[in-house]
Amino acid sequence: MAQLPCDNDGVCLRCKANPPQEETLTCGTCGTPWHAPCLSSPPETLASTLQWHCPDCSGEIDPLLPVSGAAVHEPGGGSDLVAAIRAIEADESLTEADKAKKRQELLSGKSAADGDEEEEGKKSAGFDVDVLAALGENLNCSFCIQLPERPVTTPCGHNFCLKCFEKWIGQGKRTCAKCRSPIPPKMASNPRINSSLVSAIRLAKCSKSAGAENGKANAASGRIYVTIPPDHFGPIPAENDPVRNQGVLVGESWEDRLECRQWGAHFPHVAGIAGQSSYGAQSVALSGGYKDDEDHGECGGRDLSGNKRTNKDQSFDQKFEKSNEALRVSCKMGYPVRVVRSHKEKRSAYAPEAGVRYDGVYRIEKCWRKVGIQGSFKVCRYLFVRCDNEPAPWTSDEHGDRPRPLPNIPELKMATELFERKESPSWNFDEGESCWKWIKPPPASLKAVNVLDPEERKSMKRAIKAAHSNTVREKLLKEFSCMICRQVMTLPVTTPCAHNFCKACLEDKFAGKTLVRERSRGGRTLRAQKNIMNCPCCPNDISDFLQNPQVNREVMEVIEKLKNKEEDKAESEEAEDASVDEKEEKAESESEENCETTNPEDETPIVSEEAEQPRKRAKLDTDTVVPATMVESDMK
DNA sequence: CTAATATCCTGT
DNA sequence: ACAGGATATTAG
Repeated sequence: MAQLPCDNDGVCLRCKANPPQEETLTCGTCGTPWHAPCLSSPPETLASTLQWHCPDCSGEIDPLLPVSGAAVHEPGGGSDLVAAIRAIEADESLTEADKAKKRQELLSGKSAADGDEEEEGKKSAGFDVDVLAALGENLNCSFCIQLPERPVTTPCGHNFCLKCFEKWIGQGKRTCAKCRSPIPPKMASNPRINSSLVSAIRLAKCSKSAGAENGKANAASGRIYVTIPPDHFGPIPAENDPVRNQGVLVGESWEDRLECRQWGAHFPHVAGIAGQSSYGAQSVALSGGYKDDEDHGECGGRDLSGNKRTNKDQSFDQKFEKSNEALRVSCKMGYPVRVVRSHKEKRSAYAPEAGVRYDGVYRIEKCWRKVGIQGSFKVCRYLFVRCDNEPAPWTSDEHGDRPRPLPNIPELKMATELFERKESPSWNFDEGESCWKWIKPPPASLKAVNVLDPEERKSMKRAIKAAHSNTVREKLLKEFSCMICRQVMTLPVTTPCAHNFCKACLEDKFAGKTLVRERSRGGRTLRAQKNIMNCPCCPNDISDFLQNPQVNREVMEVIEKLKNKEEDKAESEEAEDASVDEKEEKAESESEENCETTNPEDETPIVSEEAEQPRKRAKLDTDTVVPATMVESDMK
C-alpha cells in the first residue's frame, strides 16, 4: 500500500482528511507532515515520535542523506552533519527560526555546541537572521534541509537542490518528494536551475556579512547612540552600544562627521580634536591634507585650502594650549586616542574613499613644534603610533598591532620643544595576554554619560534595523519579480524552464489559447494539432505546464514574509528590548568607572611587518591657521 | 556670555 | 562654486 504524506494544506493524501495537529508527525529529516493513523508502522514510543523519520527519509532513502553532506563541502562529515541536523529538527524547544539559524550555523562551521552565544548572535546579527530564517523555513530542500545550492523547482511548485533531486530521480522516483505530484519526464531528464531563487538565496546569505561592515544609521535625530560620556578614552565597547550591542568596530564608516559623532567615535562636530587641555585628548579626526609617509607615518601640518571660512594667513605661532595641549597630555599619559579618517584627507593613501572611518586607537609617542616652511610660524606636530587590538582597515592582517620601535623622524632635528613620554603609558601591550589594555585605569570621566531613555533607544533600534532591512528586503523582493509585469510576484509560478511569473500574468499571456488546435481543410476535420506556447523568457514550450500551473507556495510564503516583516519585527523587537533592558542597565552603571574594553578576541600573536605602521597626525588648535607647508614642500 | 572651529547642507 | 546658517564643543 502506498504511503503518502500530507499536502501543503495539511490534508492527508491518503485518507483525504485534514487531521488535527496531534495526529500529524513531522519528519525529522525532511520536515514533511504525515498523518500518523495512516502510517503502516507509526512510531511506538514518545521518544521515537520526537525523532521520527518518514518512510521516504528512513530506510531505502537514507543513501540520499550523505549527498547532502557532500553538497555542504564537508568531506567525511556527512553523517555527523545529518545526525546534528536531525537533532536540531527534533528539538521541540526551538522555534522554526531557531532551527533555521542553528542549521545555518552548522553549515557555516560554527559550533552549535555553545548555545550561549546564540543570544548574542541573534542580537548583533539582527535582521539577517530573520531573512535567513524566512528563506530557510520556506525554501529549504526537503532532502538535505539546507537552502538549496542549485535550486530546481517542480511544476507542482516545490524546490530542491539539483543534486538531491537528481539523486531522487536516479532512484527511479517520478513523483515530487513533497506532494507526490507526477514529475514530467522532461523535468526528470533535464531539470533546470531556478536562477531567481539562486540570486535571492545568495543575497540573503550575503546580507549576513554585509550588515557588519557599515554602521549606517540614518536616524534623523542627532542623538548619540552609545552610552559613553564625551570624554571617554579608548575603544567603544559593545556594552555601551545598546542599539547594536556591538561597539564601534575598526573599519566602521559613516557618511559624515555628524553620523560619526552619533556613534561616539569622535564627538566634535566640526573640530578635529576632541580633548580638554587639563585632561587629555580622546580622539582626532583627520581630514586635511597632511603628508602621509609610508615608512614612518606622518606628521601633520595644516592645509586649509578647502576651507573657505578660515583661509586667512597664519599669523601666529601655534602653542601647546587648548586642544593641542590636550593631545600633549594624552602623549604624556600614554592614553589611547581614537582616530577617524575622513575621505577629505585626500593626500593620504589611508583615507577612506567616502565618508568617515574609524581606524582604531593610537598612542602619541612624541610631540614637538616646528616651523612651517612657507609660513615661518610654528605648528604643533605629533607622532601617532597605532596600538589597537584589531587590525587596521588597510591591512589584510588578521591581527592587531604589536609594539615596535619608533620610526626615525628626520624633521625632529628642526624641532623645538620636543616632548616625549617619561612615565609608563596607561594603555600598553600586555605580553602575557598578547593584547593592548589599560595598565593604569583610564581617567575618570568628568562628563555625564550619554543616556538614552528606553523609548528613544527602541525607536533608534527600529530605525536602524528598518533602514537596513529595507534595503535588503527591497533587493530580495526585486529578485522575486515577475518577468512579465516586473512587479513582485503574486501567486508565483515557476515554469519547467525555471522562469518565474505571476500566475495571472502567465495565464493572461496565453488566454484563449487551447492546448490543441482544431484544424480543418476543405470541410474535412483534420487531426487536432498541439498548440505551441513558448515561455515568455525562452523558446521552451510550456503548454503542458500551462494546463495546470501550480503556485510555488514556498516562494510565495517567503515573499509574504518579506512584505509583512514590518509589523512582526516591531513586535519582536519590543520583546527583545525588554529582555535586554536589565543587562543594559547593569552595563551602563558599570561603565561609569570601567572603560576598560579591550576585545582580545584574536590575540594570536603574529608579528606583522607592515610597511605602514605608525600614523601620526598633527593636530592644531583653535589657534590661527597654518598653511599646508609641509605638504607642499613634499610634493616637489 | 562670546568667539572660534580640519563640517554639513541648502540656496543662489 | 560659493555664501551663509546651523550645529556642538572649548576655553576665555
